[in-house]
Amino acid sequence: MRWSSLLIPTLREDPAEAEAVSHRLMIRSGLVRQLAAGIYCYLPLGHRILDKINTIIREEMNRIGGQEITLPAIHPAELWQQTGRWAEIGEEMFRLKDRGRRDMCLGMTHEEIIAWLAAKEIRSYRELPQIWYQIQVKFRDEARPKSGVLRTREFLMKDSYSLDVDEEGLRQSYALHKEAYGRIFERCGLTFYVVESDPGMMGGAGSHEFMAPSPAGEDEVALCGSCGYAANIELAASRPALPTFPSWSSLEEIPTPGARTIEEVSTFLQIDPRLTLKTLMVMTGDGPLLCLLRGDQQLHERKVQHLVGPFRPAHRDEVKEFTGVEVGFLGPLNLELPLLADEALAEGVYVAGANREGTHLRGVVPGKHVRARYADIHRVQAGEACVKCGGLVTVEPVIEVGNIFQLGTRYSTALKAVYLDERGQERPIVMGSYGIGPARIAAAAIEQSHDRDGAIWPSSIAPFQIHLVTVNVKDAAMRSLGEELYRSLAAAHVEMLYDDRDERPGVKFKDADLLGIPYRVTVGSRAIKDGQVEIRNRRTKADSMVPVADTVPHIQALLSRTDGK
RNA sequence: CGGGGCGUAGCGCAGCCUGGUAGCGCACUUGGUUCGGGACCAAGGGGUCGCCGGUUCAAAUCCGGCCGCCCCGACCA
Repeated sequence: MRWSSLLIPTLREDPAEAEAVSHRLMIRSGLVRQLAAGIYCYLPLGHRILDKINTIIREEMNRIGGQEITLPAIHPAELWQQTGRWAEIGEEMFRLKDRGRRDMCLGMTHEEIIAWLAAKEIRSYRELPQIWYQIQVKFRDEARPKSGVLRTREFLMKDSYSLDVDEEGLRQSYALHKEAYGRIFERCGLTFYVVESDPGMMGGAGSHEFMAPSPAGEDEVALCGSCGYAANIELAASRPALPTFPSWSSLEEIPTPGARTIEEVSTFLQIDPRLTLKTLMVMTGDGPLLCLLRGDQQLHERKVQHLVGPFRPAHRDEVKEFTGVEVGFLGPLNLELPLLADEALAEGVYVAGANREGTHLRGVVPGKHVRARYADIHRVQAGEACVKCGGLVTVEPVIEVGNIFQLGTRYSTALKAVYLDERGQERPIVMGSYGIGPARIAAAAIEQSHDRDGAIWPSSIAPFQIHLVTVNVKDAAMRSLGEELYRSLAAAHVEMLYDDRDERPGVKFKDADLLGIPYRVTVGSRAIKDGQVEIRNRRTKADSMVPVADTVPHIQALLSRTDGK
């Protein structure tokens, strides 16, 4: 296609509002434009990229027996009320009323609709299993949209749902999706991890996430280099290495004037922060709770929430009210409050707050002095030991590009999606749900593959394969040679962007680097003089000169070699 | 929702503190020169200074309210 007739509004300068690399480059290379916070237009080039990604997704979904459907974006409230999510979900759901004052919402996901459809259409075990998928816009009124298309309020999502007769069937459908997802991200040219994830409010048994490592990612995963253990930080477990414990044999009060934070206390006492114990007060539904952690560890709020339900950190004056102590000198001894201790504290001897201003207590042995419930409530930090094999754990920021959930029967039961088994018994359909964010794949691809000049697209999802550039269209010979190449490449079905604009060469080359199409074919003075065109690899920046007459077969060979990657 | 920043031409910014003529670079239009890494010369077009109100003879500038966008945090199916 000719650049001169396309909308490709490249920008010379970085847009002020864009921070993340993918955000900056997607705007600069004319892929997207922002309409409002978290709401984006996809321009022709961005659209082509999404199209490429969606085609790969379709091929792999169809391959595991998925059937593409299209579901409504506007849902009646009743369905969501029946599964309880109408009330469960807060402001993140876009809600509206129709002219009859009926409550409606914009779909954030489609479990309810699928279960409704299954309830209507599935009667017998003979009709199962099924895999239904769609590539559709979803709406979530995110509290904080960010990083360009990485976190938006309206976004394209491939969501599929499996319907099975039992848990065993679900496991098979789940395994099929896991494989299909691996192939999809592989084909899109992404580096990714498959990690254990927290099923969260989806409910259900098991779940995994597909994570593309990138500094722009909002999630973190813990990875073990030895055994391959990989989990979202939201549920990852680790064993912190134990320090060498001193022989503090008895409890001893020591003055620590003004030393409130772990850093201040350990500096003041000249000890390893790992020999301190910190006491954090949180307010649960049942009142105050003290959480005990080793000084160098961080409280993992989600783990605590799993154990005690919703809670919030206590305010300064609440700590004073319930303990009579100033924040900074709180400790686990001699308080009539429930205690939740991190399991790392089961061993060792520590310095803890003495519940008296300006004083700490040395020689606290939690196992002996403290009656607490022990659990894993710390956040995994890099360098700790893997719970499976003892290997070293690393922590990395990642972009979540896909997730798979074993839902079970929550939605089918609520919406009466049932079938009759071989014995004529009515049973709930067992469901799974599986999502992929195509825009996140695009953004992750840029995050993982770019240089200072622009994007470097994997050819499988590049908007075009070849970027044909005529250096000077005012030069008649050059122009006609460019046109001739354009025609013959087009006739050979090479997917190509032809920069036929009347621009100076520098502008065209900068734009070509910015767009990041895998190969640039340049028709310049050398093509006229020596009959050679230049083919440049965007990634390696290596040039090769090819006789004009050989250009088409040469390019065809080049593209077939990189096909599918 | 808490904290911070920003809103002036299509884009990037200055002007605001200390009130009085709205400015620069890029982009755009026309003419000319130039043509392998974001050219040059000349002449142009384009802005209710986010919105509403207040103070003042006079507001982009000072004051109040609101809206929008970005970043950090909280939240996140």
